[in-house]
Amino acid sequence: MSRILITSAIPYINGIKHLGNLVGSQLPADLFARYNRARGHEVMFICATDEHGTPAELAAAKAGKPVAEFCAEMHAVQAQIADGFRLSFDHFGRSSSPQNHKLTQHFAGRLKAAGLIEEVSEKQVYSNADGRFLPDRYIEGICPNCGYDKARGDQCENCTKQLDPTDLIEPRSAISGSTDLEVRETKHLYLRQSALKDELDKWIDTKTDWPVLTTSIAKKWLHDGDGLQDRGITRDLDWGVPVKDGENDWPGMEGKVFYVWFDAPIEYIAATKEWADKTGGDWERWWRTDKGADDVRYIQFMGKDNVPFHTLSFPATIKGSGEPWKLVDYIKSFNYLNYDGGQFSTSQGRGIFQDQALEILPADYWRWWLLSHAPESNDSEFTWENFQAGVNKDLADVLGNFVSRITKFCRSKFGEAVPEAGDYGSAELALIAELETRIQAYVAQMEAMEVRKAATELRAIWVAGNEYLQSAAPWSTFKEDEAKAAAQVRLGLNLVRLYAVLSAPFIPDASAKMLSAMNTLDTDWPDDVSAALSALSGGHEFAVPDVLFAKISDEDRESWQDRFAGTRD
RNA sequence: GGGCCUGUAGCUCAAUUGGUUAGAGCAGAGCGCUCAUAACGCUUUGGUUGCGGGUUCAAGUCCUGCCGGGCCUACCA
Repeated sequence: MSRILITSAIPYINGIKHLGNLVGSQLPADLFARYNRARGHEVMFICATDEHGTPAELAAAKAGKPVAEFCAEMHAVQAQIADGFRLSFDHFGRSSSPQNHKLTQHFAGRLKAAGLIEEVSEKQVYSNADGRFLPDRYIEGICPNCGYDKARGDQCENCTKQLDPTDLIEPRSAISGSTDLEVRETKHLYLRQSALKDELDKWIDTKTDWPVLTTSIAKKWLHDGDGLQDRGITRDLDWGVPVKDGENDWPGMEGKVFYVWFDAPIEYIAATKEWADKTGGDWERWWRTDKGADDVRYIQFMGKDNVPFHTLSFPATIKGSGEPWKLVDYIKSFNYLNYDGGQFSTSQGRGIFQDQALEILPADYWRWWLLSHAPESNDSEFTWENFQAGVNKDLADVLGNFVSRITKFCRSKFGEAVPEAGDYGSAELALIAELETRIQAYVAQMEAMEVRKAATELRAIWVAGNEYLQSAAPWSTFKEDEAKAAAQVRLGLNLVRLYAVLSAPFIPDASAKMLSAMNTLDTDWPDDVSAALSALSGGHEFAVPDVLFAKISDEDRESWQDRFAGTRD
């Protein structure tokens, strides 16, 4: 048994996330957490909401609520949705927690003491009407290059030219439209990532087993142009972690907060402390290598947009602190899931949102399809036809129907108890041998976090049950040799339990239903397949379950296609 | 503009990292079965691996040039 720390990239608080967010981090992380628990490892699975920053303030203002209240409500909504998808976090924290405030300030203090913080005076655009400094992309105006009138302060979307806000003609606030803007001097803290460049570079070089997607993004940032740049870690906002030097005030930084990308990853640690404060557990044995975390394996899951922060900024924070914090061992990153030929988009309301998905179908349908199509090597594509076909075939026909046919056949010939006559013969031994090979392959893919390949192996394991039933044909055997048919059915019923155990990381609800129907609490991993297929012995009572997976009809598919064709609201 | 990823059967994806005749699932066709959610099983039709050059005994894989798709580009998070 080993200890495994798993974190999923923390979703931003601003609104309900779409399915792309789910498949890019939380869902595969949950798959891996459930798998490792099933293998008997001690797992700490952490996620949280990322609550600070300008968009949260604006969304709260739009909703007419104080930002703290807005975030608390949205956190509850996201927690409920996560629960709906059966995400098995040990703790779902909040980056606005007091624990994170304290820890973020602590790290800042350590980095300052190590000489890794620089104070920089810079000029930024201030909007008098909005009463705030504006991030570059919240300033709009006419592009000096192409004349497009909705160019943003960081880039013109029309001609893709990189811009400075001061380049814009007739600049205005994207928030209020006000043109009452001025350039003000303001002081900010920069994390001197450049001073840690060589150390980070060497560290990344040792990670030869990481996905190319992860290391190539890190390398790009390390080597592009002048190399890794220092990064501003503070903002002129009200909502966030107040800038402090550990416990002490930071002269000259009054009224400023840390930038979300400084405090958000620290929340992984703080959320574990939130968990500890709630449960009385020990968080330091997961995070402090001087307090037991040296034998922890730490794995992060995230979409590709988050890679620079996790490969560079956060490690810079950890390393720069000079304290023995646990560093990530493996970063599993994902590409994007597209929706019918374009991107899912939270801001544009395009695609299927998590709450809507749960309204129309149970979690397992989404979990199975999304995981078996996880965008690992490339961006992948959601289409309703694909979704319908995949779910109907894999879940309803292959797995669901298998459970249905064996339990119903047994009920009609032997009643609702495992028949005890007969012994397993050569056909059964052959199946056991095949399953041993396939389960080994499944385990190998799960250990390697090859999500799609693991799904393929699992499906092949389900198919093996149908193949066996077809060739054993207990409905024929029964007419000549009742004892032989009994043994065949007994094996089939044991397969249901085996499938429940193996499939639980992907489809936990169906797995629970299968176990419940088989009237067993035995969820031991089938290290010994032969023994596992004798777990339910003669006389053990069971119940024929309801249909595990109803099929998606063409009418359903078409109506959902229509409903989700446009944008939300 | 720069960097990275990518293009394989109608669709979604593989291919042990340069090694026999490029494989699966779905969809299509045929046969079988009747326990089952008209479900299952078996067989089978589909590919000049985007296009052109090159290296090599050997290229889907490496190099190069085109063409297409995607992401990132540091103040969205």
